[in-house]
Amino acid sequence: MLTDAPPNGVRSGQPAAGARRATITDVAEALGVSKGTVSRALNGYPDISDRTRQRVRQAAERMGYLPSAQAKAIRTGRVGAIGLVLQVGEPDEQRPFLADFLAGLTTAASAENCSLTIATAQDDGETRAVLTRLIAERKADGFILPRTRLSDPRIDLLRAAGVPFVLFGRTGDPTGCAWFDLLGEAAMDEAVRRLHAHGHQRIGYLGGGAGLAYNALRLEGYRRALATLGLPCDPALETHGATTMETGAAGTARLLAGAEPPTALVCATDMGALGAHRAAREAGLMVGRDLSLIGYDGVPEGAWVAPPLTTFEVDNRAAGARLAALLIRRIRGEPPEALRETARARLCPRGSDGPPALSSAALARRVAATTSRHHDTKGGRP
Amino acid sequence: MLTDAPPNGVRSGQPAAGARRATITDVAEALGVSKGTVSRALNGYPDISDRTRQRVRQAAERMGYLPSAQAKAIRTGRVGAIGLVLQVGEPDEQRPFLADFLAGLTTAASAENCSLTIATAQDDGETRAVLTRLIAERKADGFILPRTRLSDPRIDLLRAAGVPFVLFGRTGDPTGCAWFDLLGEAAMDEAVRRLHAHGHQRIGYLGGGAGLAYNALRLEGYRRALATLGLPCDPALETHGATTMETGAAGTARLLAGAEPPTALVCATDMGALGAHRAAREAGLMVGRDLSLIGYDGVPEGAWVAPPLTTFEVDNRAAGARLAALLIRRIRGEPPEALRETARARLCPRGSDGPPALSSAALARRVAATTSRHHDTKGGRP
DNA sequence: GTTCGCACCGAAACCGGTTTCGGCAAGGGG
DNA sequence: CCCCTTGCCGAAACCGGTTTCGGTGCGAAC
Repeated sequence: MLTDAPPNGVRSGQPAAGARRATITDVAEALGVSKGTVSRALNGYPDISDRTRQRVRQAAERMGYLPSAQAKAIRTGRVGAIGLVLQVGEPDEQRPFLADFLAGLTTAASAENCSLTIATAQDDGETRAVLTRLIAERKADGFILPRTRLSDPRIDLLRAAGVPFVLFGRTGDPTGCAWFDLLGEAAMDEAVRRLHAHGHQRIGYLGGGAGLAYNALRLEGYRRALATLGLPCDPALETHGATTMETGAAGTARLLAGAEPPTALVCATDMGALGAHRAAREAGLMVGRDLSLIGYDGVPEGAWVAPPLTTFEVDNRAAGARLAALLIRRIRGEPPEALRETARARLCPRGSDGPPALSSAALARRVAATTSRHHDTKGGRP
Repeated sequence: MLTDAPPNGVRSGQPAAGARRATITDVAEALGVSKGTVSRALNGYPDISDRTRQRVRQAAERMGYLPSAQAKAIRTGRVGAIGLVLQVGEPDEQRPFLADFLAGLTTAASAENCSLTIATAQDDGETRAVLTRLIAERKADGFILPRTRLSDPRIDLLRAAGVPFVLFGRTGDPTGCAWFDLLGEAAMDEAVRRLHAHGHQRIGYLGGGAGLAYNALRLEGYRRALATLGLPCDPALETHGATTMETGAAGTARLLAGAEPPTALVCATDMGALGAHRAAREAGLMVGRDLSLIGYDGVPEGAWVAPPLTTFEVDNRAAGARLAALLIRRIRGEPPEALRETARARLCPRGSDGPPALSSAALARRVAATTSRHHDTKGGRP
């Protein structure tokens, strides 16, 4: 109805008008200079006198002026935000990981005046859809890709779209990829050596998610250590897909049921190791004596079981910080080949590993005895 | 050097140019209509014929056009993002909470075509600074405020700035506030009644963080239940500040050292309850018999201790979803008074509570005996 | 046969920044 | 004294959208 729009018109239904934020025009008018001068002064262009720059800086400070990220983005093409899309299908896998990781990401990002926009998806397809939407709407200048696969559709998508990204992990085809990763293979190697030093001869591997890059690397580290130490490398010592307690327990039961079961298990993930812990208990084995376990991740639950889990702690906060820093450099145009970093996870020795109390053969007999006894009494899981 | 700017100029140093995203101008030109027509057609204005609307929709779809959120924001004043600033000072307090909560927030938000920008801060001061920066840079249209205080500086700040917000929790002065909260007081009431039904007479309270709104409400629920049931309400039965295992254990030790110790404890937080669990064990008490415990939060660690912790599970995912929905309605202009929701936490009965095996007096004697014995042998904590 | 209203759409202003271009004044060299 | 830099800044274009305003064509009413 009102044809003459009132200046600074209060739009009805709008929540509490509040003090309108200062714009660059306000600052320019207050100083009697042009918008361009204010912009150049604040962005450090060389063709502004020091005196003017000072005046502009002070006025901006005094008026509480900060440039609108959107308005800036529309011209520069950069939003000042990094993106992260989380896959929350499996609740078990990344729980403790998150808070520290986010803290690392955001603090490092805000040091460069960047914010973090995050989204979630249930599955792979939705992840891709969310990524394309975020790119199209220009909600982020680049992305962090956690939980990389050996062959990862997200990477293909971002590569094709020409959007910067950094992997948390490695991948099959590294061309054009920047990454930060923890040397899981080095940890597995260290774990095998430690168990060997304890006196173990048959050391098994409880692997993680198939197709995920970390699992291939950790498996490789495990196998290479076996080879170096001259230990038997037997397919019957390996199982995969142990990413939760259930799958970890099942995998461990499989390994223990073999003719020559391992007396120690190197586990790719702590959740799998906790499953192994439970399976051992159910088989009447004493963890740390009858069966040694070494995990990887440093999940807090590991400290809760008895005996507590020997594991490799990863500093998720530091990882997040590095990733953010790398991504921002990538967005600024540095080539991906120069942006590849790795770090080592730190061994955290606790009670779940030690010298073997039983030989493999003796262990096999114990297991056989226990399980046959259980078969009569035990029904389905409650 | 090049004075004639090339169309679609490739900016050097820019990472992989990629296919330039389609803009509204591209769509308009492809159809031979004006930008305004495209905009109106896509945004559902009534003065566009159905035929034109269809043509525009299809062309946009075909060209993969999505309006840039920034460009849109500059005119409409709305970025299409909700903000969340997390305080990550104390790592213990909100760990498991996070992943589900974020999943709820983002899925509900993206249903309304909104994204989530998050930031972190170490302490209160930094939280305020981060908030003001996000507001000034217009990185979010409104904010979710978790872990509300009775008197909360963030609320004052947002109220003054006229920025929409929704509390996760309640607060002292509710004017202008919208919120979603779980009825902690109802849970505490239920816990007290349950313990009373078990036969407990002296029921204690292990409270959470001072100044936090939830603690006041839960304490109130506890006290009111005591009064209703005619149970003794004794200051010696209450302690506060038990938000971690350490503080929970210390508080429990204090309560147990009294002349008439409680035979059951209602705990405002699970982490505090887990500390009580440890303290009970260290005092030689059997949890669930000598000392009953009921927690609140449903942290996964509760299922790991023996006996497992009876607690109230909260659905953080649903909470996030409701909060996002409420905030978006708030941003769209609905009055805060209409945007207040609560839900109930669900009791999850496990093994840590039951009929009292000892009277309060007998418990006091047991505790006294154990601690005096311990005083000789026990040094500092390892 | 005008006139009016209505449905539909184009032109252009606008949002808040950045960036290009050009102009003015001061200073230095010939 | 003139010309050419150089330093500094204003004017205006531009980014990709939204929104206002006005105009056209058409059918109905007078």
